Amino acid sequence: MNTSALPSTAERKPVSFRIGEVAKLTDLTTRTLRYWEELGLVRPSSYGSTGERLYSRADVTRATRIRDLQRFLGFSLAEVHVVLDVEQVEILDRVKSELRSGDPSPERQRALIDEAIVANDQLIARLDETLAHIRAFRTERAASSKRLRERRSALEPSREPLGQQDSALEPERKT
Amino acid sequence: MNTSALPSTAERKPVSFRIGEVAKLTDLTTRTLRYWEELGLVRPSSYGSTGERLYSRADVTRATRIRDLQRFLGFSLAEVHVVLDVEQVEILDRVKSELRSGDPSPERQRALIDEAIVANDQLIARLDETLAHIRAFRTERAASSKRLRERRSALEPSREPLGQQDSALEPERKT
DNA sequence: AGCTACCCTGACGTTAACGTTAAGAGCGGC
DNA sequence: GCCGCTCTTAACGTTAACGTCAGGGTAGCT
Repeated sequence: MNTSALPSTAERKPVSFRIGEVAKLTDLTTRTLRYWEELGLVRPSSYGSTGERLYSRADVTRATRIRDLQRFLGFSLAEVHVVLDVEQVEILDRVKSELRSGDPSPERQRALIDEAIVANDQLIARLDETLAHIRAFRTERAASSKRLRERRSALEPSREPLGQQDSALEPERKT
Repeated sequence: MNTSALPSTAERKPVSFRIGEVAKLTDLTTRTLRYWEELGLVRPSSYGSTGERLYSRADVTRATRIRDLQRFLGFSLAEVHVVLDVEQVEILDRVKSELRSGDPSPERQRALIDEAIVANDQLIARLDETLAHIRAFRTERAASSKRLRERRSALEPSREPLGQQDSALEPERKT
C-alpha cells in the first residue's frame, strides 16, 4: 500500500505530494499553503491516514496559479477567489454536461454562466485599465532613462555607458 | 525673486491648500496624507503660523502621483520611494547645474545619476515583466470569455447575449 | 460668548497575509 | 529504544497602511 513516490522499477512522477514538497516546488511556505487551505483556495485532494495533506499534481498547479495571480498580477487573495471561481464555472460546466447528467436545472446553469461572464468581463476591463496605466508609466520611465543618460554623458566622457540602454528605449522587447 | 505664482490683478488659483482640501482633491484621507508625510513621501512645502500644513500645487501633484503608483501600479510605499528618488535626482540635477553652482563634486554628482540610472532600469525591467504577465493573463481571460459565451448560447437561444463581447475578444482597445 | 468647522498631536485599533513558536505524533534508520 | 525528520493543530506575533478616537487649539460667524 505504498501510494507514494517510488514504485518498484523505474518510475518517476509521484502521484501525490506532501506539503513540504509542494512548498519547495512552488516556492511557498507550508504555512502559506495551510493558510490558503483555510481560505478555501487550495484544498489537498486527499489526506493520509495520519492526517497529512496529500496534494495531487492538479493541486500543485492550482497553488502555482494562485501564487502567480498574487505575485505578478498583484491580486489580493479575495480577488484571486473571484478569478478561480470563474475558471471553476468553466470546468464544472464542461464536466457536468458530459459526465454528470444530474444538472440542477438549466436555468440555474445558465445563471451560473452569466455570473461567470460578468465577472470575467469586469476582470478584463480591469486588466485593460492596468495595462494602460503601466504602459504610460513605462513610457515616462523610458524618457527618464534617456534624459538621465544624456546628462550622464554630458557630465563626462569617461566611464562605460552603463550598457543596455537600448532595451530601455524600445517600447518593449518582443518575445 | 518673488516665489508667488500670482500676477497683479484678478487671480483665482489658490497658492496653497490645507490638508482637508488636498484630501478632497486627491481622493485621499487626511490621515493618509499625514502618514505619507511621516514616511517622507509628501511634505507640505510650508506650515501656517498655527502649525497647519500648507500644500503647494506641486505637493498636490506629488500626492496624486504617489496615489497612482500605489493604486494603479500596485506599488508598495517603499517601492514608491524608489521611484520618487529617481525622479528627484532628475530634477535636482537639472536645477543644480543651472541655479546652484555649489555642486558637491562632479564625482558625487555622477554617482547619483548612475544610481538613478540603475534604479530606473530595474524599474523598467520590472514593468516589462509585469506587462508580459498581464498580457498573457488577458489572453487567457479573452479565450475564457469566448468559451463561456459559446456555452451560454449553446444552452439556449433565449435572452440578450450580454452585450460587449467584442471588446473582450480584441487584444485591446487602441485608444 | 458661543457654535461650527477645521486643524493639531498622540495613541490605540484594524485588516491581510502570513511568520514563529509550542507541544505532540508517526516513521525510517542505527 | 532513541535520533532526526516531517508532519499535525493551536495560538500568539508581525508588518504595512492606514482607521478611529481622545483631548485640545484656532478662526470665523452670529
